[in-house]
Amino acid sequence: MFYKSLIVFDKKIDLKASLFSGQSFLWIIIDSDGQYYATVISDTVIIIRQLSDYEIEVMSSSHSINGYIISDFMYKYFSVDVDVKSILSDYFSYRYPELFCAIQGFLSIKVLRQDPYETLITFMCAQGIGMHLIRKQVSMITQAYGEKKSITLSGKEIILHTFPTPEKLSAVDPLLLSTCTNNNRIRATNIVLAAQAVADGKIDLKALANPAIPLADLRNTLCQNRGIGFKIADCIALFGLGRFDAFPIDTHVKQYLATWFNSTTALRPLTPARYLLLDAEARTFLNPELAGYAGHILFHCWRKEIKKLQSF
DNA sequence: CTCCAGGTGGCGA
DNA sequence: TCGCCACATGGA
Repeated sequence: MFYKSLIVFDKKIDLKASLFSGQSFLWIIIDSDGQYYATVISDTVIIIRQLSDYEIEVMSSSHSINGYIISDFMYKYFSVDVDVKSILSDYFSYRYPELFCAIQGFLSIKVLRQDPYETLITFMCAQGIGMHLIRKQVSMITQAYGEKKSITLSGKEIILHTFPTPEKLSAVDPLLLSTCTNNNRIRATNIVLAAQAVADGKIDLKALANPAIPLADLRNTLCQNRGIGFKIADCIALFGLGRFDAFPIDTHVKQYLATWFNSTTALRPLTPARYLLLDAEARTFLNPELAGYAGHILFHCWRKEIKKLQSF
């Protein structure tokens, strides 16, 4: 039933941290040891396990995804092509030696190249609430409106759900959907509108994936939609459109910019104007081409080492 | 009980 | 433009 393959990377990856750090809520832990993770990508069920720092084992219900063979897809999905060493320049290690030391343990986290549409919807669920509730919302949306997939591993049956298509979500009554969005009707309405826009082609994610589009233009285009501000737009760009230059600024990033980089701007309330100011500030000490990738590393170092948060 | 969590949009000054 | 508030829930 499953196609099994061993995938060897030339760059170290931390599977669990990567899968659960990049807003990739559709990955779930399916065994008590926390070794196997499962999801559905484009109708293909994926089960994955880390064998070593450089190897993963993949079991999939199809030998390919979107025309790519599994190993090629995974290589791209985990952005193994990105050289993490180039993310933080020599200047950075010289300027912030203690911080550079602290983030060493987080360099094996990968920013995934996830599906743009799924990223768009899931990040619309992430507004001013905890990670636990965000995951819950996405999980409920897939269970209520996604396609059911059943798999068997070691004799145990596991139920997974695909992410509902734009067409499916756009036809849902917002009041009904709000039971999946923390009872927030505004958010539910915005999600339905966004799904409609994707279905109609008003949001053309294929076109927006063009890397030649300036980041500011991309952000402004995404912000035309209700429920998407600068932060969510940057998240869609970073995690869904492979724009590693996009630097989302949330409450945690704001905190570490103030503490680690002495930004006085970050001490004040985050208005749109200050968002852009902080964005520009960050690019003075991070490689602008990979600012978002670096930000993701710093983000998780801040949460784990300073805030002592358990969940990814 | 209060505060905060991967924010956004409406409002008045 | 800026500050304040509603939106909503749950964990610390």
